[in-house]
Amino acid sequence: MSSRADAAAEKRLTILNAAIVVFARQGFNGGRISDIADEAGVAHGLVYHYFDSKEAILDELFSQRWSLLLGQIAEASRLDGTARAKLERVAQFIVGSYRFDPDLMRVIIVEVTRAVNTFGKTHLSEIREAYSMIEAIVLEGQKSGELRDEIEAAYAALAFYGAVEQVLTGWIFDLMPAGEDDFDRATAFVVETVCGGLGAISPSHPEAAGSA
Amino acid sequence: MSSRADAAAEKRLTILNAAIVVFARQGFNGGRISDIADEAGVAHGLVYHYFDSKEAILDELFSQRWSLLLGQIAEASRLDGTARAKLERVAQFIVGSYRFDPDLMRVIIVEVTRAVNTFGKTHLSEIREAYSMIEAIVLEGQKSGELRDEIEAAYAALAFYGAVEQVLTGWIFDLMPAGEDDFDRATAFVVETVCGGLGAISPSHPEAAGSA
Amino acid sequence: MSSRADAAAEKRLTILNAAIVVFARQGFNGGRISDIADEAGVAHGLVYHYFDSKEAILDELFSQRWSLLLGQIAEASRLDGTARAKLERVAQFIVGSYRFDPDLMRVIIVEVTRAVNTFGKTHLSEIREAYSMIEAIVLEGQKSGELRDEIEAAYAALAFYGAVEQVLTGWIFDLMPAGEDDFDRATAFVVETVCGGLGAISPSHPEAAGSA
Amino acid sequence: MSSRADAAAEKRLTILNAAIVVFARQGFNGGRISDIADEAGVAHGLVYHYFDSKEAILDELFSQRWSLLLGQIAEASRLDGTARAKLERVAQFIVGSYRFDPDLMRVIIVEVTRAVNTFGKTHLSEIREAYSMIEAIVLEGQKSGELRDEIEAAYAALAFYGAVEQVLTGWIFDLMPAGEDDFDRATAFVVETVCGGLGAISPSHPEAAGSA
DNA sequence: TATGAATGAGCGTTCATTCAT
DNA sequence: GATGAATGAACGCTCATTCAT
Repeated sequence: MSSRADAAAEKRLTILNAAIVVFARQGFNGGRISDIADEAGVAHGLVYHYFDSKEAILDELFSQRWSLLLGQIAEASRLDGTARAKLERVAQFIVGSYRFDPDLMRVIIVEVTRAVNTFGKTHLSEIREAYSMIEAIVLEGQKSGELRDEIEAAYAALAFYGAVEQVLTGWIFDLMPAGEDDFDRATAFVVETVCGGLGAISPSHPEAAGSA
Repeated sequence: MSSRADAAAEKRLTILNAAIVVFARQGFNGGRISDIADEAGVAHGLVYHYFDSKEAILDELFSQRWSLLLGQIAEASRLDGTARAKLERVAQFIVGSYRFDPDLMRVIIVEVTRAVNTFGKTHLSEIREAYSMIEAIVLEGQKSGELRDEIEAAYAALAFYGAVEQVLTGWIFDLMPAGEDDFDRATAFVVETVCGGLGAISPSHPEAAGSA
Repeated sequence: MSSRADAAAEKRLTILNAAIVVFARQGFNGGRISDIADEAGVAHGLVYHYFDSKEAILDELFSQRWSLLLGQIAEASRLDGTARAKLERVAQFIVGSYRFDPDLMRVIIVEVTRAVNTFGKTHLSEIREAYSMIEAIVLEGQKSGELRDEIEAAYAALAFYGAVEQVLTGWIFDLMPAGEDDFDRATAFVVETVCGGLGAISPSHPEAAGSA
Repeated sequence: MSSRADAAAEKRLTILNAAIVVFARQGFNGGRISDIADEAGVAHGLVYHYFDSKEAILDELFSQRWSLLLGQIAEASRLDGTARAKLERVAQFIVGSYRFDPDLMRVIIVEVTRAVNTFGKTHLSEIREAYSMIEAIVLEGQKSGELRDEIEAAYAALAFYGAVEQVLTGWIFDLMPAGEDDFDRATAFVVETVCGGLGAISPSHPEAAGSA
């Protein structure tokens, strides 16, 4: 019955996955529809049977994954624990996404979240929502007294997300080892950096410098 | 005599500046040579008199600015002060670069430092050098006891750079206000976040939670 | 038993009628097989079960209707009346065809009788036959003395057919009102124009000018 | 000085003329940009240096020629002579256009004035203007008493234009000989048909039948 | 230097047609 | 009969680059 529909859905997925591979390897601009078709083992016309355009493929790739991220941040927000625990959870999900499918996260980071002239513009509201939710976590932490409120939450959110994404970028650029062990360590380091700080003394308390 | 050479150099600069505007506005892929020529007010054939290719323009744009950054990080490293002061100086330069020429920094960040499939690959060693120098600053701070050494310096460097770049991204995406006042505040916030931490208690010291 | 054959024939007709709608609305080139299938409410693969190709559909549409026209002209030729009566009958049939199914006549006129590079070429002999039969009517009228024989019959036939078709074109282009009343009036006008003339004095009889 | 501009304008013309040949031979849809480029002896990219699109070429081809026609009809309208003389002049110009450049007129007639779904729609106002001006000639003839006013001028105009265009169609379809002699004869026949009539007696005056 | 005409590789997209089910 | 997934030839258009002047 639904076997035909199933087969179709599966073929769609095959193409989507092929697109991930191709976009990760060649970028969105450098990846041709025919490359995707080749990677998927189908005629290139079929790509247009399932998708409206090359752009639509990337849009779907991004939106699917990003909505998971938004869901996870929302879930983290509802946690009972500390703000730090919530942020840690968010970082874990992002890093976990990379561990689970590095090519997809690579595509999302390289082609969307940083592509202000193209897809970043298209998905700005979705991207903004993630920042806002992280900001909300920070704000709540500040209200509860767990976090210092000298730092404006919006900037804290940017710094946090930027730090995490940069670690992924380090992996993507092959600047950092990306073995199984490294994922958790990296997550812990980044969270500790942003939450605990590197430990440097603020210039407003210069007397403390060097005495650490 | 040199007036001819000067005129030529000036025309070269005009084209370079036009390229900044065009690449910032339309991206590298979306910006045509003829757009650059139009923006510069010259025939588009002339662009090829001064530059070998479209890529060469971006290469030069990046390398010029990035070498300044490397110089500044090196200078910051040689400073007498704390690691934090050095990092602050680095952040100030990066933010200052954006303040001074937002379009150029936008191009560098969007089209190079995050473009793993294209220019990021080409300029990997230059990018890596910046991270390494920041890492060296952190390492030295750890050796001197100013910074905690639980956090691996390479990750700390990534986090620091990522946090700073993300603030710029916030401006680029128009997610954050970018008035004159905001630049210094943002710099202070980010440095304080990474160096001083948001203040969250590490789970390894749960007893401290809530007592902040 | 024949109910199955009937159902099939009916489906064929459905598709044919859908094709009329689609070709009328979008033209032959702009009308896709899938548009026809959508309009007919069937899967587009089914179209190829009933027809060999997109061209074959138009061919059939044209030939069916055109053979009716040829039959009517033949019948008009065999009439006892005047040449004018015969021509009037032909004009009435053509206009009646439009009144009866404007979309079909639109397709025939726009996509076939005027499409010298495509279907006009294919159906040239059928088209030519219509002209010939009209020419024969004129010739006979000339022989009987009813019509002036200064005008070569072949040109008269072209002029007659062209005048009638142009009125249809006026309706098709929405240049002229096409209410129920207009059909008969238009027919009468055109026939009167071609047969009776606008009344203008021939330059070979200039003395008559203005005295009409 | 202007030699470069002249050369460019000439090349533009070469392409325009090549397009006439190609569109006449293969139709607008069947004529590829590369065919035009081949015919013109240039690289196909150059076509886009001079024209925005394939459509733009046909638009220009049509508008240029059609504006000449409109000018001629206007001039004919201002003539001192009879309505018949004016119409004759119009017919002469149309036929002359064909004689002068049969391919161009073929393209205009086949691809524009009869192409309701495509270019006819685009140029409707220009086409309508021609009909209106012819209608005006007829109206004036009716007012002056030269022409019978039983026939609504708008229909008379359609009939006249349709008759003329159909003669061209006869040549285009190779249904009629198109030797040098034929052009003037055809013009005279058509004008005589529409103005003088085929001579058939109106059924409202049946007593006259057969007495011609 | 400077112009802009000229080139042509390259690619996204369309859609008639086929065919397995 | 009926479906719609699958194919692939075809084509319009773009644009970096070259080059004659």
